[in-house]
Amino acid sequence: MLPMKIGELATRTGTPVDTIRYYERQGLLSAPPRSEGNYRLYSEAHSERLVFIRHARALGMNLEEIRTLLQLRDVPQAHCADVNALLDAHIGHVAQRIAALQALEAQLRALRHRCAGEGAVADCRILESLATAPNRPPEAACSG
Amino acid sequence: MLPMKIGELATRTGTPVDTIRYYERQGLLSAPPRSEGNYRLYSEAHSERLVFIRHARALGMNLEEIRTLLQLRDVPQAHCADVNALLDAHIGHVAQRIAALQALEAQLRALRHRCAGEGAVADCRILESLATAPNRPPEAACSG
DNA sequence: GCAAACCCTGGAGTCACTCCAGAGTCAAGC
DNA sequence: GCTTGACTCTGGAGTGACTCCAGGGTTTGC
Repeated sequence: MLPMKIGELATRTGTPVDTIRYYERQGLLSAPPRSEGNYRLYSEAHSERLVFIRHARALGMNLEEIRTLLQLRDVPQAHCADVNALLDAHIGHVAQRIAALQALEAQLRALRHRCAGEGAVADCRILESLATAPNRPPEAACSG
Repeated sequence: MLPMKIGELATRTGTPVDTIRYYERQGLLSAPPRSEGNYRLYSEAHSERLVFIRHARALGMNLEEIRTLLQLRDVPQAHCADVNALLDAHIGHVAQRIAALQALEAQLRALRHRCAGEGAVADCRILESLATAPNRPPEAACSG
């Protein structure tokens, strides 16, 4: 397989060119050899590594987590349990984030309930709630 | 009520001093009058407005949304429906985010399922999955 | 031989803060 | 009056993960 320029790697992996160069600066992708004209020349190995990074990103991992995974991958005798631990921690973060957002949604819906949307904002219970204590029990609909 | 310095406003509202100055730079809080020694002197009105901002932030709104809410609040004849529209849009975003994260969690758990964590990473099905196509059906547990 | 498409580097912008340095101000204690 | 320490000021840089841009060089197709 002939080496490819950054544009081809970009279209193949669905990754913006700028992002590929960014990953190189961040040390996630090694700097590839250059052509005579100073163009980056990527191999299949680079492409595979980039696909790995993009999949992990799509699963919401940050670059630090991905860096760790890549390091584990580069040491074949490393233990699978380390990969699992990282994944478990990440799943935990996602689950926490979901719980927090669900609580938020409930609060927002309760707030939304305070106003039927027919009056002027001067009497709006929503703005009133925000200006004082949050989570007050609803008393009446909006003035209008 | 006597005007207060930034430190008191900070402790009263639970907002870091830096953040208060940041909101002023962003135009969410108006620049208060200054003392002879060039200290900011805040009134109750400032405090109330800051509480409003912090509550809205706690509900996940970004500063642009809050700016809009504050503008609505400052025009008493504005219509309540505008506030509701903003809130509904925000609730929609939060609900979307929750759905996306739940899909992500399912994917992560499926991936996690591919490995029992006993082998070496050289044979790890998790790393393998990440390096090729995502969401492949599980075939076997981790090598070990 | 030339235009278009591609590539290079370095730097700035995003969001909502957060931290810092270096300087000025103020109140309390001696 | 002097010192100490807490507080405040400004301006600037850093965060994460890109994204966009200017101003140049290279390659490709016609």
